[in-house]
Amino acid sequence: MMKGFVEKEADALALAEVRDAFVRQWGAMGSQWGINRSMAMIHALLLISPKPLATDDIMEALSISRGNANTNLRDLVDWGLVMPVLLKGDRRDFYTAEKDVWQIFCIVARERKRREMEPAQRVLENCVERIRDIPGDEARVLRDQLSALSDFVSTANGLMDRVSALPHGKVIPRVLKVLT
Amino acid sequence: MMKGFVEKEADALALAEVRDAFVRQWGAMGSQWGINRSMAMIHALLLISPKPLATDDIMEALSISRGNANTNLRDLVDWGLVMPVLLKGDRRDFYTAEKDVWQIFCIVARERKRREMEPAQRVLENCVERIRDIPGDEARVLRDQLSALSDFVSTANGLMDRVSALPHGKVIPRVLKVLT
DNA sequence: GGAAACTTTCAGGATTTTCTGAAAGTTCAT
DNA sequence: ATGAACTTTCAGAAAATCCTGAAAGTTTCC
Repeated sequence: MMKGFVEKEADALALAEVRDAFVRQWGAMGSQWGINRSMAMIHALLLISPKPLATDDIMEALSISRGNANTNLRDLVDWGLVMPVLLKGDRRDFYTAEKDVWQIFCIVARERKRREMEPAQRVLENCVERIRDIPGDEARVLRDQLSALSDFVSTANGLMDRVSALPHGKVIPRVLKVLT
Repeated sequence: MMKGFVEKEADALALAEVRDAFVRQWGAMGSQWGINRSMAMIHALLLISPKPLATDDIMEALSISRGNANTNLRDLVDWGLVMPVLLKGDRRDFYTAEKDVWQIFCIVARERKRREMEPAQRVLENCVERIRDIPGDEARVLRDQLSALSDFVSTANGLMDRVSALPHGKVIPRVLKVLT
């Protein structure tokens, strides 16, 4: 049974609405993630775009400036969440997003580790080092507290490294065992 | 062998410097964590303070205003990272921090899940729901992509819940098994 | 009741982060 | 070498976030 023009149009409209809602809501959420709105929106847009988009497409779809689009695309490419692609017959750069969920997770985890865990580890190790040879009860208490923190962060970092080194399929079954 | 006054003073000074460095650096790091500087500094200060502190102690130690101290203390108490304590013979509120590293981890994880994962899950589920009955190839592709994301986030959320329900000692050994 | 001691709130100021738009920089075909 | 097409940069505008200080609100004790 063929759908008429009107029904097809309605479906296309509903689809566009969902796309749009996803991009906007994902963008709004970016704030909570320490990722700025534009970057999150560009990522969302590329994530659900069936084909690569040029900078101008993105600018238009999201109503953002060229500078903004360019900067955030560069950051996304640096992270590895987005890849530039060359389309034949077009001089412009096109961009496409990594679609595999496990890959995305690993990239985000790696970036967060770099920005959040490693600085913490350095601060803690530096403090533990500086306090090592100071005698007295107060110093000992402080040393113990900072060492506990430091050890925990180190362990967590090592753990994260190993988890993201695992290939996609192996992780879910293994983690399920952990939480018997 | 008794240390002289001069040596003891030097030790005390070095200790104070480490404390101070820790508080300031932890505060600076807070930014990367989506936690504001004052909140991170107050937390750091209480974390290494051997005894509970009053609002005025905190204001003075960190050179911040009363309003700022009060607001951020309230948030820390809401999170459960800091507890108010009543000291006998003093009408003021004193505050002390949760010192157990595993507890701190669980609290932070719970809060991040609430602020970052659960909104994401809601957005995704909402989009998947809205697209469910739209026919066509494009809709199917979008549905598949969003479902993959949605499933991953759900699984991760469930996982996090179970991990933080585990008692301190059990986690490290178990996770070590995961990364054989 | 009322005054002292302490806490909370919040409007406006300060700071940090993000965005824009236009100018400068590239690259490529001719 | 020139110019058209495209990309990058960056100074200043806009927006979001955070902090202050003083006033209003509580609680406690006499």
